[in-house]
Amino acid sequence: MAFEEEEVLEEEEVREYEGEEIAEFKIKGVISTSIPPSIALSVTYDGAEGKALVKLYDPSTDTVYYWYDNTGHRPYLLTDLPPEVIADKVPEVLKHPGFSHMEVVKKYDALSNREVLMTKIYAKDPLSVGGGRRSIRDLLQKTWESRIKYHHSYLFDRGIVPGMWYRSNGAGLAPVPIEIPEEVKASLSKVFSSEDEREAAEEWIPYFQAPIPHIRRVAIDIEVFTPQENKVPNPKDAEYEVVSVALVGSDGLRRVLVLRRPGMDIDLEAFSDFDFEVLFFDNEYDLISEVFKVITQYPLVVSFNGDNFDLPYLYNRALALGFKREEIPIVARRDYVTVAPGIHIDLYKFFAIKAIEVYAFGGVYRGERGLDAIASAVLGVGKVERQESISAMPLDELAEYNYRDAFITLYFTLYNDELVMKLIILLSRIAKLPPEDLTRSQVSAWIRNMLYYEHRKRGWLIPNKEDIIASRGGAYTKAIIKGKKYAGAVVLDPPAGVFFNVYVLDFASLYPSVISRWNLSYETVNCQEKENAERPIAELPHWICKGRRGITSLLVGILRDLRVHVYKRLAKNAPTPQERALYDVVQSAMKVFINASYGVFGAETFPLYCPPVAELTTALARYVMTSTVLKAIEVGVQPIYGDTDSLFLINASEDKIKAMMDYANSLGIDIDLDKVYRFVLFSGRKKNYLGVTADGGVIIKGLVGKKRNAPVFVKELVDDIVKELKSVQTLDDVFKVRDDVSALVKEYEARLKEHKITLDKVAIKTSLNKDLDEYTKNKPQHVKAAELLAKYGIRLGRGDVISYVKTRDSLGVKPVQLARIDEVDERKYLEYMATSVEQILEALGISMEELRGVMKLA
DNA sequence: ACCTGTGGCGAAACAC
DNA sequence: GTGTTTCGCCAC
Repeated sequence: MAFEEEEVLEEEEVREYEGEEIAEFKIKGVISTSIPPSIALSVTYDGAEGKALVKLYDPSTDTVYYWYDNTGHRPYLLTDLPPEVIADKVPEVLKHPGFSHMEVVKKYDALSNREVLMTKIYAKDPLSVGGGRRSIRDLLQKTWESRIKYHHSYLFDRGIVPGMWYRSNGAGLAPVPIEIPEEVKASLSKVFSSEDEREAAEEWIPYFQAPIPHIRRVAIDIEVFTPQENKVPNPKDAEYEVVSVALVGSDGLRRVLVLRRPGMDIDLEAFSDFDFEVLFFDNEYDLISEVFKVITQYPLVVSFNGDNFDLPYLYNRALALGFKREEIPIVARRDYVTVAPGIHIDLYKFFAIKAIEVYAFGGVYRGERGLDAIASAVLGVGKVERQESISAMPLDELAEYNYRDAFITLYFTLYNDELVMKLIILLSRIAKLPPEDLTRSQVSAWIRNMLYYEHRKRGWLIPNKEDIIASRGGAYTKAIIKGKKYAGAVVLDPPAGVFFNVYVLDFASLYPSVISRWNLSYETVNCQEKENAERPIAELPHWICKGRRGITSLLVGILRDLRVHVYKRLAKNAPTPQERALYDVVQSAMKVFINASYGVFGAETFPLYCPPVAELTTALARYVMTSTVLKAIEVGVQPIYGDTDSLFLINASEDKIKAMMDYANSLGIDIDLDKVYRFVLFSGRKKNYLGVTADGGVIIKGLVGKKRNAPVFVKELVDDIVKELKSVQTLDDVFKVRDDVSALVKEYEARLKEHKITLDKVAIKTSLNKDLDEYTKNKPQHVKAAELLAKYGIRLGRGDVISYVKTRDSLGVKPVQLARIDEVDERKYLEYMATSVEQILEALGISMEELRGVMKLA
């Protein structure tokens, strides 16, 4: 980790580092103090050298450079203990072999809003003295419990931002100036009224405007001999042969390296029409040697699950075959595996990031983890079908299979004009995290790093979590849901029924807007200068500082304003399609940070955890919502439903909507007309409705028949019903459609009763969110089914999806693989159908009993 | 090993 | 039998 002190220099890691990393860098990398304009790919601490190492890439000459930090940075820690006290009370610190020197520095402490004097204790090279700074900290903590108040990065006070452009200027790395388009400059003064905001926004602009170069890259995928089908070889032991390695590069490289094995004939004819080249090797050593040669020629290596399988397997296999460590361009880090001279991105980990899944890909591969499933969902291409095990596959089929996987992996980074790579670079710049770290950490780590960077840039102390809680307090409200920490959003109770001509208003980025508008930040909330503060809302006892702008409020506000008023516009109006596409990536990268900015303050694991901030955010949002509801009634529109930041209105008109917008503006929040529905069906439940828009689009929310775990035949029934509903234009049509819907339901019921249905249509797919033995409080059905499956050697665990059917036996379930259609408990399925259909029927004014009654008569 | 939040629905399991 | 808890999935 580049900028995160706590992440670096754990004792185990120190030992791992010793000696190995540098040797190969010296062979493969271009170590230089003369750097042409290049983008920073990674910033790490090089333990053996005791220096910062920046990997840079110059796309114009296609060269990777290593630049070592020679500016005298040394690991340090900050304490509020004065030097003379340390010397007097803890003299061991001065005698510690890792101790270098100490000095007194002035820092701004946002929590107390004053300058404080801190002692900066420098350590020598941490490796040569066994832990250095870390062991000094332990020493201090042992003697002076919890006196180490504030932690700090030892690498840079002002970091080199990954993804940005630098060149050497004699003294060190200097940023390459970025050209800012006139229209962007001009819009800044319009968007930001205060000087502070405008200045801060100006500093952000280069991160969004700096060019994103094409980074040449290679995707790698390996296939390993497996004596038993379904058993993944352990990369630690690496006991079986690497039989095939596919390397597919963005520069046109399409190569599969195949190992000749006894008993495996090579049918040259079969290889002749492949669109990739195949190289045969007589021994594994040469094959792997060739793989390493290729890896070292690229600034970027991409893989799918390379952290946990491909790269460690290659590394350990190479060791076993007699390679020396310094001949292997693969480096194990504490949390991941990287390469030399470039960097390694594991797309498996990237796609597992929740924020990426939700915001970047709209949830299209939700819950899926495999290459095949994600590729089908995102790219629309799947893997090559495979009948035999890797070990038994004819070599031509093996090569084809292997090639496809590597090709898909590369294609993830290339499709849609390199969307994924551009997104990664932009997210890196915003978070100040190198791509290798960014693609492996969740959004809270991104925001943490971004905020830490902003603190360091300003010379602020980074507060400890305990200090924030101690001075700002905890939550005041009680959550509705048991086990939650504070009250959240309001949800209006909708009436059941069909409503025509429904207008939906939407508060734009409500929570971020609240944070920005009310100056919410851990240091401004419940500050010490109570006389210069005000209580924003009677419901809560919290007060907010008036005299200074909160750092999180400022940042969230700037990002939101830049996104809405600059980059969303550019994404629509920029002159060329390429520019528009790029600006669209920019605005979606910003969205990820903006949307996650509220939640982190309510997360105990977040280092700037501050319950009053989270609680004020939701409380003020509730106020915005409820007062707007009252306003609606006042202007004569009827709010029928609303959830958190949306409001469904009937009897609306343009001037009434305008009045609503004016009101929201007076609160300092933007409100947009999000949708106009031709009609909406409300089942009477919250978070549960079906709407058809003016242009015939269908929007379904929360209906059980639409959920991922609904049996296919229920989904099909709901789809059929929806098709009927689409034709509805008037209230009369509703009555007509009722009969059709009833008929459909009866038809499906009959099909189920007569077993005219296949097993896969009644299968329920549910994911296991824990390993089987972790379900201790109760044993849900899908867990029972998974246990049955385990008896047959199919072991499922966290993240896997189990497919099961409900049966009439005492256990009540069977995995779909073990069940027969005549065992199915049709009663349960009729119930399932009933609840799904009810949510639509009740809106139409029919009850399920009525429908059943009709059926009996018929 | 994992790390953004709370509110809401429905099924089943569990506690009494 | 009823009421409560747990779990998965969803809305925002």
